Amino acid sequence: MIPQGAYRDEHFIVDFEHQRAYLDNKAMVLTRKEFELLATLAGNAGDIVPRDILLQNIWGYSPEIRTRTMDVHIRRLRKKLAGYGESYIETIFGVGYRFQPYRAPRQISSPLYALASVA
Amino acid sequence: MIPQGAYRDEHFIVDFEHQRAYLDNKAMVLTRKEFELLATLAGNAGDIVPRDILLQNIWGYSPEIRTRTMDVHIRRLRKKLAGYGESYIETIFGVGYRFQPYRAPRQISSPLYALASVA
DNA sequence: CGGGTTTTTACAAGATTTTTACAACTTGCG
DNA sequence: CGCAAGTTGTAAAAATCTTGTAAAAACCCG
Repeated sequence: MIPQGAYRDEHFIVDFEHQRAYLDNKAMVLTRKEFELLATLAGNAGDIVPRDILLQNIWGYSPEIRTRTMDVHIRRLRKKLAGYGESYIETIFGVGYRFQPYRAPRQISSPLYALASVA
Repeated sequence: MIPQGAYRDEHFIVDFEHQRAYLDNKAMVLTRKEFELLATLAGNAGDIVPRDILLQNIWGYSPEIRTRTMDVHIRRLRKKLAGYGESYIETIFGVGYRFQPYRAPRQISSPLYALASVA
């Protein structure tokens, strides 16, 4: 589930091997569960990871167990990913979560184009 | 595990070969176990050394043995490293300990370097 | 023996994780 | 639309787990 090597984008790095993550080149302080969760999501960046799977893989819970612990962990991660938090960890309602690689704000070449999307 | 040669920073020196350590140029008085522990940590300065590994390498204990003896030794070392004690030996909760060289650039200076070895 | 060293014991303190209780949000349907 | 059922978000408390510590006991080894 958690791949070898590393995940990396413009602001965020996960070094799976050394169990560390960096945000804008600063080491994040993460607990074990926080790291596992973040690493699992980032390791599957772009793909939805279902709640069932996360609960099974990280907590060893079977799907019928009712708990909010994962949501609490997600919240703490979003907090620690400050600023980018909302855009990195996306909620897929009724399914799970998806880690979205950072996308640089695109330079808009034509002001008309920008206006078009607002209108 | 304990390397040849010496560890050295601005205040602290470990001479692995002669099994001696110096704090601000004064020879420390260390028992054998204390030296082994300190040398192991300093010899891996900057890296986390897991409790399991320390227990195995220094005490020959397997991971499931429950004992506080290592914690007691850590405490004595911190005491003897007076003043610098807290900053030298860092606790990594749930994992182990890490010896941080004096005034080392906070954490890992370049995550990119760390990743190079992974890539 | 005897004195230093090491380990155990028994809690205290601290950190992490989970639960609880409820608020806020999404979605489907009449 | 408007609402009900189900899902996710959140703060705070509780539970659990890990580490720190003092003191005493056990262990060595001359």
